[in-house]
Amino acid sequence: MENIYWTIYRDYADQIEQGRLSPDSKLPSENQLAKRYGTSRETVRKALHLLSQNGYIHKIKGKGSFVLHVNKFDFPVSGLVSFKEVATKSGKEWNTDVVSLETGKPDPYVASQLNIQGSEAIWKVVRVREVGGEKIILDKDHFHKGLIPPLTKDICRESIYEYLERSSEVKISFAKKVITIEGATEEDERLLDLDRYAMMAVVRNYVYLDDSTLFQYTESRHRPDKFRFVDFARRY
Amino acid sequence: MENIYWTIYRDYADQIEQGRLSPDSKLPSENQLAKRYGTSRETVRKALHLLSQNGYIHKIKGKGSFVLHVNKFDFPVSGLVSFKEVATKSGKEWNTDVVSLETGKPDPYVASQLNIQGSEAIWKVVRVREVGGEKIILDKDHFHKGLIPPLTKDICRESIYEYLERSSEVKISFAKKVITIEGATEEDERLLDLDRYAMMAVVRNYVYLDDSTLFQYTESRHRPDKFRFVDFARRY
DNA sequence: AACGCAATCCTGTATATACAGGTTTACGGA
DNA sequence: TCCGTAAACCTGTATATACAGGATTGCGTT
Repeated sequence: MENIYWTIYRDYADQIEQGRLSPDSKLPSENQLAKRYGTSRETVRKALHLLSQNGYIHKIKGKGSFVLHVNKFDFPVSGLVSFKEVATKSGKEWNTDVVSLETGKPDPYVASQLNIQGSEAIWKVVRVREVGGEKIILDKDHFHKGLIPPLTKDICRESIYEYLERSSEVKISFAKKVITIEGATEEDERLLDLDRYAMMAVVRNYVYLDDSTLFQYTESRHRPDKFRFVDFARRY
Repeated sequence: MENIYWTIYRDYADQIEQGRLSPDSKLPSENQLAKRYGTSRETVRKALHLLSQNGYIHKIKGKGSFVLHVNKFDFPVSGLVSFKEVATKSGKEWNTDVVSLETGKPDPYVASQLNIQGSEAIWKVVRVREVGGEKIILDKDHFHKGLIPPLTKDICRESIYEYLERSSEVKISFAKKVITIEGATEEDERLLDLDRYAMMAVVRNYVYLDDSTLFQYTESRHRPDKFRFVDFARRY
């Protein structure tokens, strides 16, 4: 909250997400906002640019900034946010079951994904995500052990992201997601309520720290009928 | 190419995509770039910010800007670019078969997706995308007829995007993609080489113009084994 | 040789100003 | 009343300046 442009961004992002600003309504002009927040126009523009990039508003030259039609449950659109945040916003009942939490040596595949030597220790967390009473998502997290504070089952049941953000030793900077569709494994069938589904939506998530070192590799396996991914992109 | 920050952005985006700048290498400092391009530091910062947002570089406070490890075939990451651009970059042989091109009234589902009255005319294009000799993608495009110049089969075989961008009557501004996994339809089986696959990766693409009117709705149906979607996201 | 501190270079944030060009409003002449 | 033009307001781009704070370099003292 220290940065001016960030508080302006959060102000309007929150208002739009909560529906307190209706779609198509017009935001105050940049000059008006600058006066209202007691800052300069350039700072306001920084905040509006962020809102625009993230699909909250649309700016039209000569006219102003307008709230986009936003499906609340689509948020975050292609973001970095955790399962807990998304599940909480959706309003459905959800639950996380920590299947296993251990440290050890990575198998060769994970070691290659994490760009590390096979001798370095990692945290390995397996979690089952339950939504509406059905076990739908299987998350397999792998963390560089040396880079993060120690994990417990309780933390994994809540949100590892929140924990890491709070224990400000690590700063998450960016992430790359690769979505593919693959056959269900024996593990998927054992741990999830798969019904008759034979394929899974697989999201491989590569998370990087502020110094651009890869510190987390996650495989998130979703039952296909419950999978939905939203992406917002802008042409400059 | 008129905007200074845009030329700087393109300069470095191209260099990185083509591998002429190797990963982890350091870009010149903002002040150096400002001198080199004969512009101000703020303008350089605009270009670097764009590069950062789109996953080309990573900036570290006090150190500089560094080229990220980028898989050439992952580009564009969550972009708006057309099949032709992606297929051409991948280097594989590709082909587009225009199954049908017609104007008419939309069916109720498409009308609701396009936010229009059932009485307004639309263009309807169905295309099969062939990659490596296999029919893999089924694209069903729907355009507001009144908003775009007339289409021909030749244009559809190449790139509708390129055509629309050149015939500068319309300006594409942003797009929303929704990815889901659904059962294959009789139409999928008839038009594509589905092998044994019973499910499809479905990308619904909503494309908006500069004045934020929705003018295109596209359903892109991919054979699951060939589907791959990459997303890059940044924590601010 | 080792340590500590200052100088220097780097990016991040904020402010003020200027002009271009799109959009709307209002006024005045026909 | 109608039309056109000018004024006012809007966002887009570009420049110059200032200071905070992280990272690095190098010098000088111990």
